[in-house]
Amino acid sequence: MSDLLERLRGRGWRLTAQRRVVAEVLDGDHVHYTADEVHARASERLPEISRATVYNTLGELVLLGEVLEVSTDGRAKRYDPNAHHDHHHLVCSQCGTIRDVHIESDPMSALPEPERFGFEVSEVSVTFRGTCPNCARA
Amino acid sequence: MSDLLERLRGRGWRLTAQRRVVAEVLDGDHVHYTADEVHARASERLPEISRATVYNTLGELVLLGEVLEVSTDGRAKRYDPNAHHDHHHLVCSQCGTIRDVHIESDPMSALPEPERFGFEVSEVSVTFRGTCPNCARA
DNA sequence: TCTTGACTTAGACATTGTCCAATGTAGGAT
DNA sequence: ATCCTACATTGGACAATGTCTAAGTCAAGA
Repeated sequence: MSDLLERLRGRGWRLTAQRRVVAEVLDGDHVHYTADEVHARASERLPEISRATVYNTLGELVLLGEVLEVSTDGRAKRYDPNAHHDHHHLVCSQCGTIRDVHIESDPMSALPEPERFGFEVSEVSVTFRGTCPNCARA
Repeated sequence: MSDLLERLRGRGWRLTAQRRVVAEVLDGDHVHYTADEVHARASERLPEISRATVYNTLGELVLLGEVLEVSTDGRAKRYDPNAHHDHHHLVCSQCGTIRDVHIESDPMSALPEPERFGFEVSEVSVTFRGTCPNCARA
């Protein structure tokens, strides 16, 4: 993620303090924040940043393919900076935290032609649900 | 779905006009309405039914395992009455409609033990995304 | 350094969902 | 058949998440 800003600048992105802090917040291992969590953390470094800017920036990062949008539960969407590695998600049904996981087979090939109903299928995501060790203890 | 009401009565459900129309709306092939769509359709038969009741009833049907809650896009959740058959979903990225699909392999077995991170994994859902024939034409 | 179009802001608004106190009613008891 | 009462429904306030707009600000090229 460190060279993300360079890559984006190369694509004509205007580099602002706000965008920088949003990118910095997303940087990290296994981070899956909601938009408001990103806003809260960005505000620690740049107190006057507005919610609208965070939403805008996240939306742009998704469009640019740098970040994945994950909506697992009908609550707030979460943003996954690990967009360049093929992976899926393991979600705790109780607390909502997400882990990236890697699976052994290619799920796309599991959908036979007659089950595609004329769709142009372009993407597949596998979501495992369960209870995380933390919630299991409680 | 026709005997749904009987099954629920057997579980101590009090049978009201409101619950009946909600169940009737959900009855059908490949129906995946949002809560407000269910409310709109239920209102045609029972004009004074309230939104709260529709939400309550849908929530109960989910708890009872008669209906599946599907949240594919961070927009409104959709309700899938096909809960008794193992299936997955094919979603149109543009218009949001959902088809039930059946796949060839068991995705649960594709997640190796070390990738479970101590979770008690209980459920897996596979979501295919693409463009439906209708939207492709436009 | 100047200029300009892109970016940011605050807050109104929209959508989806939840909660609560007051009222109504299904179905067992009599 | 009627009554009782616990459970269900209602409407509207509220909450959470996300979108939009008009006005002000600023990054970066000339």
